[in-house]
Amino acid sequence: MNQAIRLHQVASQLRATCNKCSLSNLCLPLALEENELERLEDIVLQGKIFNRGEHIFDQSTPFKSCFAVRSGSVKTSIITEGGDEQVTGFFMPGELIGLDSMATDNYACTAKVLERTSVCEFPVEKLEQLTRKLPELQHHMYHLMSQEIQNSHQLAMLLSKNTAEERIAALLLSLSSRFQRRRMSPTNFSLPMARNDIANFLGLAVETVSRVFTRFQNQGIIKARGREVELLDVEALQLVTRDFARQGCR
Amino acid sequence: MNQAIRLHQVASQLRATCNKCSLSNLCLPLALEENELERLEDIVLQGKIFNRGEHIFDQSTPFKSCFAVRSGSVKTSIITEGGDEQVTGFFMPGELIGLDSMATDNYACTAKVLERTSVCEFPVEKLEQLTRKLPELQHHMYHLMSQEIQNSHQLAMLLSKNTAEERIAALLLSLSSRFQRRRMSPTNFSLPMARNDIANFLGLAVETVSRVFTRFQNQGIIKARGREVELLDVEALQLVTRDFARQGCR
DNA sequence: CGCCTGTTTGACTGCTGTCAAGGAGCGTGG
DNA sequence: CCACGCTCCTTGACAGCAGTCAAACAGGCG
Repeated sequence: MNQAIRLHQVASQLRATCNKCSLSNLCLPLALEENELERLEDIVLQGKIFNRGEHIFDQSTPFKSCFAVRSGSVKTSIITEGGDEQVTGFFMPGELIGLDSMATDNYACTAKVLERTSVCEFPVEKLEQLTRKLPELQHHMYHLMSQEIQNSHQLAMLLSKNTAEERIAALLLSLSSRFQRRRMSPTNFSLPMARNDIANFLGLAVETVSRVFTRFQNQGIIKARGREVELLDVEALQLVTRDFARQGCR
Repeated sequence: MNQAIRLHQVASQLRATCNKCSLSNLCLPLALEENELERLEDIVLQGKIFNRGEHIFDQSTPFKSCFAVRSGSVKTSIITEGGDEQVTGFFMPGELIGLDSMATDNYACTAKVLERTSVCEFPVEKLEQLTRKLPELQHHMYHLMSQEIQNSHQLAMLLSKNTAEERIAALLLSLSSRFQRRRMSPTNFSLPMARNDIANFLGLAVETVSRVFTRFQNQGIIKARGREVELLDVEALQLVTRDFARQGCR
């Protein structure tokens, strides 16, 4: 078989699947009609696979695309000149990465895959062009970016005002609601990230995270064995977070 | 004089001034050509004045517009159900407020004026329409929102990793560079916000802010009398903010 | 002058970071 | 199959930065 033909077949398989994607109700297609979807499918590069630990991009990469997580999970972080890392977010299927980089030539953060992960790539140049033609898509982009700002403010709030217990409770609840959005169990899930990443994200020491987990466990609020977590008493967790009952941190 | 005529005169005075505005190199007009500017001027409501302590909007207000600060300064904060306040930002002339609210029906925060302040209002509905027609303006909007996300991540980083001294040094340097952008003295300025707001913004207690100010003063790094601040040793301040990163990689 | 708000200073407590060591899980190789 | 090394996680002891409480001070304004 001729290679050109084979490539063409692969391309058609990859394309025209946004409308069949189980995440279309979370991702960019959310706002689009059937015929508009096809335009989006024209510009997306679907199904890139990364293995655990690989980088989708890092701060030295010229900014070119946003990425939607299809399966797996991603950690974004800023690496300072001194080599310090600050985790800025965890991204699960249906969520969009790279919105923080549209103001700079290079990516503003480094995106590292926490497990075998599949992503869809949206070249921004084409995306910008398309948003001009599809008002709903433009509106959705503004919506997503605005949401990202809000999330980040919620995180700042968590970091500046809340105790270790409150921060971790908030993260667990955020993850819970995000699993629920994907029709998975909101009380029984596996953490995609290491304690170290949780600690970094929440501005705590690893040891503190570990201690809070065992404290919650002793209080019968959660059950944790390694990365497997079961939320036994969601209301208790919400009580811990007080004002933070909302999904807010990522 | 007939009232309709008078109103019309006022309207023409208010309009067609973006290109004469001293802040056009910071604000939305930044990306626009002469003829495009006129389109922007068509939708902007210029010169709204607020007195110290007044709200431009708050979290119970339906989201309708973004606002550019023309003179004065603004504090945005999130008020939780419990009545807690978290300051999310300080906005100076040329900066745009409300980008965090485009994902929700109501404003995502409360914008309070710190001094007598003049703002320009951009109704988002019209702004969205206009961005579809002016690619440069759309790009600029994405740019600004992205910048806002980055700023917020930087803040989160500051809150999660840095000491009180480092946070305050960083804030002083940020203010300094923002005054400089406006062709004002970068070393001699007046803080628009109270110690309380600084503390809240940086996740500290008022007392701590006060103590750090006096410590910096005793070290000869700054001179502060009330809200009047003079940066005596900018390099020392930069050193304070960087020291932590150095220590971190030991 | 007195009131109110904002700022400063001091004494003390405590949460959380740091240091140190040990345990658990897992893939590799003998 | 076990030993080994590696990474990740847990637990304990201790110290320090920053929060809390309390009080005095300063400045603006009627």
